[in-house]
Amino acid sequence: MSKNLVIVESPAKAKTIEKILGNEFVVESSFGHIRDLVSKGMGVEIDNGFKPIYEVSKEKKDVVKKLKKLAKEAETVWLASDEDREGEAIAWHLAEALNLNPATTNRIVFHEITKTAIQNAVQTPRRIDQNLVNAQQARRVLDRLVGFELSPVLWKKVRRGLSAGRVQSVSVRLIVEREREIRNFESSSSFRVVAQLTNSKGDTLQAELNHRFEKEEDALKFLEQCKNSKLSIADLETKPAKRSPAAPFTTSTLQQEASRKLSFSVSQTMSVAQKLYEGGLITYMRTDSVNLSNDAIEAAKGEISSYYGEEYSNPRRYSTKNKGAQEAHEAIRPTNMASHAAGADRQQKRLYDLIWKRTIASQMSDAKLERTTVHIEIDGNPYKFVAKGEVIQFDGFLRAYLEGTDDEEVEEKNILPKLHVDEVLEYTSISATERFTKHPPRFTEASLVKKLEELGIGRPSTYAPTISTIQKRGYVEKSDLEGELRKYQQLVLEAGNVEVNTLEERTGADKGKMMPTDIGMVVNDFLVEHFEQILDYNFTAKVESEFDRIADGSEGWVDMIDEFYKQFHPKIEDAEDAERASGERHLGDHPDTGKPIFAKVGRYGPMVQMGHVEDEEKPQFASIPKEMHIDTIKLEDALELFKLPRVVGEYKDKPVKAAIGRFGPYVQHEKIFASLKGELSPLTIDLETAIQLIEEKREQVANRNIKVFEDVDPIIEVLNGRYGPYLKQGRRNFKIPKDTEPKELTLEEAQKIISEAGEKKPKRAPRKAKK
DNA sequence: CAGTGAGCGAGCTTCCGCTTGACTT
Repeated sequence: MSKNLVIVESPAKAKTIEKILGNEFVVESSFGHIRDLVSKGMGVEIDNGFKPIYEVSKEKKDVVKKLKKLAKEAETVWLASDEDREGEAIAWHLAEALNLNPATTNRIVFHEITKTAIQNAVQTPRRIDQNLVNAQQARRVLDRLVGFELSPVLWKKVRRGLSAGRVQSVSVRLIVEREREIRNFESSSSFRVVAQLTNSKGDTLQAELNHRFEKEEDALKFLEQCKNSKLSIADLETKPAKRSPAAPFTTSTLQQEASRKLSFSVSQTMSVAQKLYEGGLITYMRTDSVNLSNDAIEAAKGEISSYYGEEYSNPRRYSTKNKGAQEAHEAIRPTNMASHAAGADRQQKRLYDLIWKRTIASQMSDAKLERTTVHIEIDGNPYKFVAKGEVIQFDGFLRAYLEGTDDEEVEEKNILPKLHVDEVLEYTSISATERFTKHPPRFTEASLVKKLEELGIGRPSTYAPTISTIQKRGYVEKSDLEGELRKYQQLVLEAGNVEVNTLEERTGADKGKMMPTDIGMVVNDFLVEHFEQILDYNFTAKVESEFDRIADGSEGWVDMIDEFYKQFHPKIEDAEDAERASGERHLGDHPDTGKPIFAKVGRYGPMVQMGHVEDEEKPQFASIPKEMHIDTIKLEDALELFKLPRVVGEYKDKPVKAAIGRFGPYVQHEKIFASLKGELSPLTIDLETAIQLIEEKREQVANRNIKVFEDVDPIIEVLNGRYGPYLKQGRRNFKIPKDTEPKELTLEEAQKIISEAGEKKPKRAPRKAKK
């Protein structure tokens, strides 16, 4: 039994701190928040001063029980959760749940895990800061009110199971608006002129014309003029320049770099980093701070001096540029700078390498460069060729690490030969190539995180979950666009002759980028129309400044929430009276019958509809396949869709049909349904491919069947599932206990499993709620 | 799961942030 109990948030941190504090202290972890608003219902008594109703979270019951026991036995309890709004709230919830007196309980903080920081903290305990706790309560209650009032409106107006919130809805908006920009983008082309030149000594250099020609004939005219023009150097300028290293990693910059350099997904980066953290190899990976501890700066200095040389060392402190940063932790860095490589597997090793290099580089000298710009005159022509060169005089931090870039086109910077003013140059070739303007890029997971951080939306612990939520809800999908071929012109002047070529390139191809779905767009438009305030990119920033006022005691949290709710809630009521949101678009009328055809999002997803619901003759419906969208589908596509289901052909004397069902496109033969993936469309699939898919599926199904009890009604099947064997009766599935061999299962045992599974009713198919 | 887009109308879905394992139909 120990006199002192210290409670921190993370178990890995607890272990480290326990070692530092010695045997007078027991250090335990709360595993993050232990209490939250009740999970069922609103959890806020709106009519009772917005009183929050908290409960110990289900998965934290055991943790709280254990901490309660230890707290009772200890003489002194030290609440050492993180030094930020959420950490303060965790301390307060702990005090409440463990029956500690908040007025006397010790609250300590350290934002780096070093011996000095921890010992200092224990010397200077304070009390729980109730203002900061209240700021957190305001944040929590606001998010619950927004999320749990908005989402039900969507269930009613769009589709069941949807969700909306302060963070996810703005994330979707960014992606939707970017996609619209891309769709509305009109590409224009111009001719970029590049010359390959030589001087009298035979040295070569490349230069670009300081003008782009809009018309091919002008480019041609220019090249014709160049045939006999003298090229000479008009001026030559050399300027010193420097480059400085990037700050050490935060969660968001780590996610961006790991995406650029290692092709890691945002969530993959976090789980690999978690492993490194648990192995004691790096500091905490969910942080918005670029700060390094004094110990770390010292260690980096020593490491750089001995490994690269003293002239490479330049200790620096960085400060955050992000307004919302709470900086409860250090930047992400190696715990031991002398360890140049670490990690249990290839992924861990690669991520560690990135972290080590970035940290070390941040403490190294600037790179010194020399940039040269040469202007080359064309006799009798107003335009000039420009050549740019860059020479590294001292590599500095570049020796360790260079930050990646999102730009697709990086300006080429070559090394120029020795040149002088008035020197005459000859061309070996001058080419004018048609180049097209590019639409803004789609977001990747990582570039979305970057944007969210800039807007102050979301926190290091939520970037990865947010990306997965908006995909799970079906608002956003990763793209897989093949693009198309485009012709472009290239004119080349060589040896006094101009040749004109038509070349081909692929354009519009995009893989793994974030694209909105039809549902995503419909939901977004509905939310933007009715809840402009919440969907505003600055909403989070605005409420954050209110939270700051609560934290410093100049505003009460209930007043703030009351103010907000007074104007938010009426909008909910307005939206509930609004039309159903479907994104309906009139495509045109049927050429024969004249019936109107619409595209919209229905209960089961995007669809086309022919005729009106009120009409005497009922309307016809058809699902829209993934490759088409409600806001781009054409009338003739829609007419094709009404021809589904389509008989592809005959196989074993039975028809093979193709159609689009509730779960997407499929082909069917007797009782076998095989879904269509990728480029396959029910409109175009051929019999051979369809049969192949059906046979594959038939084999899969056969392999899944272990045993069937046909004597009972309904029959019981023993199947092999993704997670092992299970029982199936009717629409219900039952887990088979681990100690049972599925092949030897008897009917009696199977029935016992089913009856023991309880009286839970099978889930019903969703039914539409009428407005 | 499966070819619809009604209605009967119970009970259900949902937020953001803080932490790790548990363990899936």
